[in-house]
Amino acid sequence: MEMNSPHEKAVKAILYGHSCAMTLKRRLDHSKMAEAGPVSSYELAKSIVDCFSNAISILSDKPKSEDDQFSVLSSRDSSPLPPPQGSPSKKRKIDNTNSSANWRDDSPDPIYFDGYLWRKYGQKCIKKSEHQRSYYRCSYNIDHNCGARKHEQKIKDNPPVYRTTYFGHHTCKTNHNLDAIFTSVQEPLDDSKSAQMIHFGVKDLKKESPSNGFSLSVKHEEDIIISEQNMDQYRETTSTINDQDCQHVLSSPSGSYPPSSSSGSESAEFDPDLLFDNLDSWDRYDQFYF
DNA sequence: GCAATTTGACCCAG
DNA sequence: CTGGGTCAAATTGC
Repeated sequence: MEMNSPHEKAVKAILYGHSCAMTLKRRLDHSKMAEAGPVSSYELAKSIVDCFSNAISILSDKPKSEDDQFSVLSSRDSSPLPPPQGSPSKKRKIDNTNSSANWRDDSPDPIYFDGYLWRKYGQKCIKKSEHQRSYYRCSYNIDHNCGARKHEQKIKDNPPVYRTTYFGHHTCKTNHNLDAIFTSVQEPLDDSKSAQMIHFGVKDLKKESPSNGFSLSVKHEEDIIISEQNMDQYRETTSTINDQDCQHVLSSPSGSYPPSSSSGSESAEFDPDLLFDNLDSWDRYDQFYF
């Protein structure tokens, strides 16, 4: 892999995002550190989101081999590509060609939250599968003429595997939803309990509906706990998927990762100067230690 | 009453 | 004709 290739930049972005996440985790583990340091927790969280978004953009924009057609890195799409459809009045003129399926995500659980708000618009029995497929489009489909869609279907029972396939690109404002969500992270974390968790600011976005297997359902009570255990589970999950490059990065137990022990000093790993608004300059990741 | 979901009908490519 | 994707009226939930 040549230096500074788009793919390498994407890998660096992901690794940088991981580092930000670890930094944030440590802060949240020690509530007094919640707003310590030169960069706020909100900026950290936003940086993480941006890193992953841009990495996905890079990976999904580059020409792919057949096996690399789908990425399983994440569920965020911020590629600023033109909207796929021009006139929504007529039925089904959306380009459903080969290039419209951007990536897919196989998960043992339905995806609770992937950074965007989705509205379900259909559900169908699929011939070869015993499970129904659910169809979602971006909630900002009308407001922002956003053509992003996704399908979700349970493709395996034991263990359960939910496959989410993403189509099109979000033309709604990047991080539109995440900004709202992470707003609460900025709030002072004086409560010792909340310091252990990230509270998503969207209150009861939706009620969970296990019947169809998916719903955008981040409940206030069901806080997302960032822990090493979760990271390990994620690595395990992703390690079974066929994107070898991603597997190399994500499933590596320790080799590709900086040591995640609590002994490391935060400043040694996290360089606040690397937080920047213009995320086009990925070369700045070269300054990072990896 | 409004907004989101459900579900049968409709559309269309193969 | 068939299967998959979408529409839109009906239903549900807040």
